[in-house]
Amino acid sequence: MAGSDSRLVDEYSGRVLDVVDAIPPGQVMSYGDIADYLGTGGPRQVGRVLAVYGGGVAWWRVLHADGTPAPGHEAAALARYQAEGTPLRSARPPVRVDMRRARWSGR
DNA sequence: GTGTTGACAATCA
DNA sequence: CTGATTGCCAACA
Repeated sequence: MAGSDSRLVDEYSGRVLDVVDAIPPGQVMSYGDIADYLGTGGPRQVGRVLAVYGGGVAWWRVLHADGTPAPGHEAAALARYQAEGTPLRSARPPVRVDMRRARWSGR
C-alpha cells in the first residue's frame, strides 16, 4: 500500500536500533559486529544509521573494532562507560574499551 | 551512471 | 600514534 510508514524507519535501520537497544549496560558491540550479527550491509551502514537515527538508542555502546568510541562523542561516551561500569583499557583519551571483555555477542 | 564521502575494518610502514 | 592502502556498502551531488 501506498504507504509509506513515515513513523517507522527503514527495516534495516529499525533492526540496527533494535540490536543496539538490546545491548546490556557494561557491554558493547563494534559496528562490524552488528553488521555481522544482522548478516546484511556493512559496518559503514551501521554507522550511518546511528548517525541519523541513533538519537533514540545507546549509541555509546557501539564503537570501532579497536575499542575507540565514535568521533565527536568521546567525552559523552566516556561518561557512560564510567557510569555503567564498562571495562576500560584507557580511562583517558584516546578512550579505549576493553573489547576482549566488553564485547557482547547477543548472549 | 560516475565519482566522492562516510559515527568502518584490517594490514603495512 | 599517524598515514597510506584495500575492501566493503550505501547515500548523495
